[in-house]
Amino acid sequence: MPVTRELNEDSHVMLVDASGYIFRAFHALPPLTRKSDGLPVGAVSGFCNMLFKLLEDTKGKDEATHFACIFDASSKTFRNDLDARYKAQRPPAPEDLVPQFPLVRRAAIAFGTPAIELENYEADDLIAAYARIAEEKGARVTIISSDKDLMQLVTDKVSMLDTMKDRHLSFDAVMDKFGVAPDRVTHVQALAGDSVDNVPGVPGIGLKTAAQLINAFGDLEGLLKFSSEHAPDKKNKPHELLTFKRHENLYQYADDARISHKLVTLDVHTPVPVAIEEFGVCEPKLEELVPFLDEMEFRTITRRVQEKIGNGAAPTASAASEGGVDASMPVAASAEAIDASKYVTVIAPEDLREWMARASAVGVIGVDTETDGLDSVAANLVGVSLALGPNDACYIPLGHTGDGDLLGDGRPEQMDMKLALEILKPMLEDPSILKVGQNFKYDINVFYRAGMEVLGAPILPSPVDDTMLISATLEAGLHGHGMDALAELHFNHKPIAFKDVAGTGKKQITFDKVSVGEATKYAAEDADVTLRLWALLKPRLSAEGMATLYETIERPMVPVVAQMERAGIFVERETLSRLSGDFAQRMAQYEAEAFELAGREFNMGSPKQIGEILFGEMELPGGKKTKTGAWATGADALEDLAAEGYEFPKALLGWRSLSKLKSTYTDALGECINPQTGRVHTSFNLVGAQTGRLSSSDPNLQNIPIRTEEGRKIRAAFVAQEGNVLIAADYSQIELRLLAHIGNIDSLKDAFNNDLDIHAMTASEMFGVPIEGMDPMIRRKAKAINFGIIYGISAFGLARQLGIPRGEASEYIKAYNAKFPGILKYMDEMKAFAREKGYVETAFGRRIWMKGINGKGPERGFAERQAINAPLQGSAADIIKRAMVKMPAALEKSGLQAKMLLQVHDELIFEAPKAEAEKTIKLVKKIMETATFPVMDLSVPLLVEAEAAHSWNEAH
DNA sequence: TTGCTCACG
DNA sequence: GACGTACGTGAGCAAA
Repeated sequence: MPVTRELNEDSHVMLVDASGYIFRAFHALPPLTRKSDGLPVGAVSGFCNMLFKLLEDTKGKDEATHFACIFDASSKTFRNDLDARYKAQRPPAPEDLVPQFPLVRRAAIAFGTPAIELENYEADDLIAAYARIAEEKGARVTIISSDKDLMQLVTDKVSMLDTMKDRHLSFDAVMDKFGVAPDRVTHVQALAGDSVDNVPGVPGIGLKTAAQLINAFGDLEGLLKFSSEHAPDKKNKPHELLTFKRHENLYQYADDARISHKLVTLDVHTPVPVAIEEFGVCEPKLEELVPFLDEMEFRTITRRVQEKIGNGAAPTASAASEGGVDASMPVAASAEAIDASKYVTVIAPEDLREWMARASAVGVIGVDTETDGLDSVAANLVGVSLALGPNDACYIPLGHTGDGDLLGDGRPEQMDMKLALEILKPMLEDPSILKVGQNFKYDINVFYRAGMEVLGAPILPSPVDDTMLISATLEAGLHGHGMDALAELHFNHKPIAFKDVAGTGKKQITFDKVSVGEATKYAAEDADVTLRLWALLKPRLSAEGMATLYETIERPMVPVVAQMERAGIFVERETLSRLSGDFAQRMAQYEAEAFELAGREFNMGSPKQIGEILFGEMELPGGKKTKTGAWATGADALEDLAAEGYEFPKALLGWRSLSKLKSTYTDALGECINPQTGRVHTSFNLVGAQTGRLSSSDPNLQNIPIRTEEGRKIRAAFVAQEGNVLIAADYSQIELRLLAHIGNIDSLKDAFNNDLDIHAMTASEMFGVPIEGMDPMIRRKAKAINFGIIYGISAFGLARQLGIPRGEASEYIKAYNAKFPGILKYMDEMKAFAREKGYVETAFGRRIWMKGINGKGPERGFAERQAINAPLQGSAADIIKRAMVKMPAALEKSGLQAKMLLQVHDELIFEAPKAEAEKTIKLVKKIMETATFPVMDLSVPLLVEAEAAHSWNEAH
């Protein structure tokens, strides 16, 4: 603990700009994570080293008598009230830095130095106030910082020290940098402005000019006064430094300059929360310092601290063991076995508050919710589990309705939901506590709704990390990313299965009926495993070069897609049931016809029975078997037979298409309408496809019919609500465009750059026919080939697709490769890349791992085609994801109400007020077409076609 | 649970 | 010369 010590001429006060230091250290020092769990601690380590050095190295000469670390208390200060622009564009702190803020405060205290902060003021203001107080008492002051904003405080008594460059900054250094004495620095800054902090300044005036002007006019007011008393004049400059443009700007932006001056001037009259006399330096206490350093696993510092200060103090466990091993070792999973007996059930509010306090100290927490269903928009919160370290996990039952220690009303003992959420909400929304979940999108929506229902306001967890997403970013294609798969893979541990606590089949119960004891073991384990996975996987992102993809594309998708799921889309129930009736009637007709032709009744939906009738009883020609030996009765087989003139397969085909539409869409979709919102809320799986595409389920809204007349009627049931329109915006030919770009194929690039019909162009090149008046059949062939290319073409596949002999298909491919040699090169390159690395890459660095690329036989062929297709499909996925991530902010900035509802791989669906339709289309097109910027410039344009209409059918 | 079939990009 | 064969999904049904 610091001691009380009066100040006099012999005192030396050291004030550490701790907040400034943290940011600088974070970026300047190599990233460092705690070995046991991967907690990022680089800035904390740097801070500890600096403190230790300052306190030790100055001993004897220039020793500090008073010492304090000064922090920013909050991001909002009185300056924000002066000017809304101030620091407004500042990005949020990096995720890896966020958990370190509270740790650095603890570090300061552990070293026995006061950690000072004041709400509504920046650290700089407190430093200014303390420096002034010290100076008045005749003491010397050293400010530990390199921040130019503090240079205004420099006097003959006050200097600055940049510990990272080990450089003292005195009067002369300030003169060098600003060209004026320290007491005029703010005047120069007021004119020059500061783009980093969004201090406006005066346009056209930089540091150099500002210094000249201030030196010439003495101070800012003198300059502004002169400028306002003389009108800007092109011919007769009132002063040699006042060029016309400069003068005009000074004239026009005088107010900005004055506000800027207030913004950059530190408030030396800031009320100080602790008297400076309380900053008296004392020797750090080992019993406080070492446990902290130990907890951080800073072995080198711990050892040095003990050598310098300790002298005989008992070494601690970790410091005593392998000396010299530091926390910069590769992060390994905690060796501690998963032990469900360590988990606790939290019932008392004060216990939960204790967990919140610990979460704040640790900075990272594993979070998982339990609900009574699988639909995150409809499910009710049943409990929350938290984890702060290996086996250090708890479960908070909130909505259990049966079993357990029964209360009088039949419910088990548990915390009041409202009270619990009131305690949890600040932690979940605390920007300095990182929430780690597995598929956290689900939990976000559960918390959102629970907040709305119970507290009357949503709970919006932030910041969040998602272990499922991290795993998919690292190892797409190698394995699944569900918690059970990951736990087994990385920890060789099978978590308690849901069916073990809830049962299965008809006897399955919802989670609210599970006993609290069982629930604790199951739920706390999930949070525990999640946090362990995070500790293991998160550091690998940067180690393996995948951090950018994760941070800029994958992670930001979580809140965006969560919002889309909450929004849902309106579907007309009446339209669906009318179609159901219509389809049922016509199916009955087909059925009767089929029975008649078969001469008996059978199950129209049974491929087995159909096979028997077709090829057994009717003895139709050309029957083929599937790989399991059953008769193939798929659409292509039936179509072949129908083409030969047989009526029976025609009836089957007619029945099948209607049956599909009815069972999968018109019947099922109505059941999916949420009674509360009246809309259908799909679930988007962020790791659904290995290529980076999303998938959609419960219900799948990415496969709503469009290709047939009948199918489109279903699409017509997806409509905008009163006063709104649906907007469908889709990328035109995005994968072919990417092929042109990635494969660097000139003729394709030219075609896209000149906005040609790409399939007609292909046909023209291949078959030597003019584009004008082309036979549609020829164009169709070329189209099939173009698609075939994207899929890793084979003569067999193309032959089947086009219904032509294999020899002919083979000729086409030959002709294609002769005309577009670049494509063959691209395909060979992708195969070679995949063979060498085991994966292929998309335009934005996503990796898709290939199994079997170095194997033999069909497996290898499969992997090769995948290697050709995945970079194209995956790059398209990257691009639309980038557009989606940018979209909400872009809409808001334009003041548009539109909500993004659905994504269908190359298409985005929005709902917007009718009056804003045109503006929205314009913006959406722009964001989608420029989605690769500023990271990448494609050599072909991206074209987006967008339309607004009442229904999805009309809009597409 | 598996395989077949078929809806989408 | 034979092997399979266009890439990526999800859902409903039958059959085991």
